[in-house]
Amino acid sequence: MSNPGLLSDRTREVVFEAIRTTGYRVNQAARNLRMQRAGAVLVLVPNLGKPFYSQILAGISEAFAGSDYAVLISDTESNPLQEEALAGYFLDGRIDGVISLDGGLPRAMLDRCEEQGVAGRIVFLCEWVEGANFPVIASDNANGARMAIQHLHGLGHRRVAHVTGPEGNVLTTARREGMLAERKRLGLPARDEWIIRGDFSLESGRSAAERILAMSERPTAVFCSADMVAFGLISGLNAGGLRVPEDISVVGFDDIEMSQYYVPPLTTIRQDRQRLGREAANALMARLSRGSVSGELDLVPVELVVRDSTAPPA
Amino acid sequence: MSNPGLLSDRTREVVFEAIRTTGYRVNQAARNLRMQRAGAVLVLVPNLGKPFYSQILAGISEAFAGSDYAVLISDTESNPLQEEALAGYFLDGRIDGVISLDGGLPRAMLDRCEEQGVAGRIVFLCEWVEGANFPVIASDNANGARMAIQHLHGLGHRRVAHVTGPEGNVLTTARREGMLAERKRLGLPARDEWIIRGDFSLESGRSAAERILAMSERPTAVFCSADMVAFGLISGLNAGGLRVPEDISVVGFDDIEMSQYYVPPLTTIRQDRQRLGREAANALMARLSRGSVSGELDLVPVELVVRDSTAPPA
DNA sequence: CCCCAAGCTGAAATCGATTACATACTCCAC
DNA sequence: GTGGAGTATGTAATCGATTTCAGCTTGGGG
Repeated sequence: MSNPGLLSDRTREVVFEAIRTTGYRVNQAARNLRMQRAGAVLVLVPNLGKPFYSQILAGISEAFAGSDYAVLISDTESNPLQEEALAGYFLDGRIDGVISLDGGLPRAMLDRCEEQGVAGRIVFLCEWVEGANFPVIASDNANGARMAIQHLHGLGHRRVAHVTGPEGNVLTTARREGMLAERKRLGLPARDEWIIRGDFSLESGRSAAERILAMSERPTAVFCSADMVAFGLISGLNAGGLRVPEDISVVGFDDIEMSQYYVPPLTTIRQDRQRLGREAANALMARLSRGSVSGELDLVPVELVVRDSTAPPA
Repeated sequence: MSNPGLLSDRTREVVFEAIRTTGYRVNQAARNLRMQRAGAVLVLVPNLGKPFYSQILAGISEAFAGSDYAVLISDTESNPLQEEALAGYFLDGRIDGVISLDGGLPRAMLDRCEEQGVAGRIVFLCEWVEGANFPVIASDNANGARMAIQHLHGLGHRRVAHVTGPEGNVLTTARREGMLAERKRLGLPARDEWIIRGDFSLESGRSAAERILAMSERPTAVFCSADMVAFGLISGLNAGGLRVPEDISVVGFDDIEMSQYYVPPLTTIRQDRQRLGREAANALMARLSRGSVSGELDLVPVELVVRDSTAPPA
């Protein structure tokens, strides 16, 4: 059965017939034990509650559906891992590989994996850990930021603000630096207060709105580090009497499904979440079977989606 | 090790010390093989992309975190199961139990499980299959609908419309019947066109808006079968020149996180998603360990959350 | 002094698939 | 008739934990 090609046609038929009549099924636990594998991969998600991740997970599950790997999903926010836990899962024979959407894993956790020789079975998706040498599949964040600023500049905006992600997050850096570089390149004015600290959440968008409403010199456009931030921001600006896009333009990042149904529909940078998930899954499977070693970076292109939350400044 | 109480204190200490120094870890595949279990439960989600499910999953994962069950998640929309697949997973020793959030599983699939004697390891969550005898953990949908109508009635609305879920879905029925019963009880007028077929999606909310805009006798309030529908509806009403809540009030169902940040913040019926997930997980674990058999129904209370999308009629 | 319980040690079977190897048998070519 | 593919069949070891059983040592009570 493990190698049907070895048998003659007649015997193979007999075997299959026997399988059919007896209702034989391969027992996974036995196979896994003998083959020294777990038959499962673990996906680490920072927060399952964020709609951004759901489609990525769908892409991952889909890619693994044909394989004989089961997909385990763990929310690192609601169920944080102990430092030794990840390497432990490998050692226990619970998992064969990991896709981490969480770039905030402690270094010590990864070092443990390194020590135990399982570091080669980990890939990062969307986020990554600075300085650690793992394969990364991620969107072209810097380019996305660039496209957002170019779009606003093209509409005539000069005073452009940015609501960042949480400090210490690699995406925060990539998007902020991309934004700053492009603003400089285009010769747009810069003010410190126009860079507003956020954390990818609705709530942080809301409080960014309050900051903006209180400014003496308000920006005419805001580039948000995530769609959720943009929603919170628009909601807060509305509460403060500012209309989007008439009084102020807003650009998001991600293009989650809600974005086209928000009021107003959101101009944003689309990440191809399905593809991100798929590529990460394939990269991990390749590593697990071929045992490749290089820690390459796979940049997935992003796309500007223009909707109604941006307009020329008043 | 499997029963430390049998040993004397001294010996137990020696054993633990040996475990520590040798770095011994229990191999899961071996344990699972010997104990004839899979060490995993499967969660069937209709669509991982819907934000409604994410927090439920978080609740489930959390509840299983302490146990030695791994949580597998499968999206039944993007990866539909073959009819024999579910029973097959049990037979293969891949899973010990199932939590299904999908009430649309084919009867034949469940019959297969019945035949194989694994039906007792399945619980339904939120949705269920009409007529099949499985334990169900669900929100009190009928009561939620009742509360929504009462709220609108209390504001002075009489012409109340409803955007349903997809035909054939048990939640659609529960919420629609609850709505109809309460409308009747309060003596509110009824028109066929005020019951608009939807499918829980943003898109269906949008097209419901078009229907409403075209009506000669428009409702002054709409009760939507899901928050996502409400968002699509509001977005569509806005596009057609109607303002919410000034011209028309809207109530949702679910209270997903976005609801409090929408424009306007949405009045809705809150489902306690964390708790739903937790209770389902506990119910399944109880069945797996104690092997209980009854197919009881566990109704989780819902709550009216009043925000800004509802107001007295003009 | 014997017996028994409590505790310990050691050996073995079991779960079910994979893998290897040794032994046959058939058929054909030389 | 012998050698060698090509194919079949049978036996056994292995993965690592669980579980059972038999036999051993103690110490204390009768």
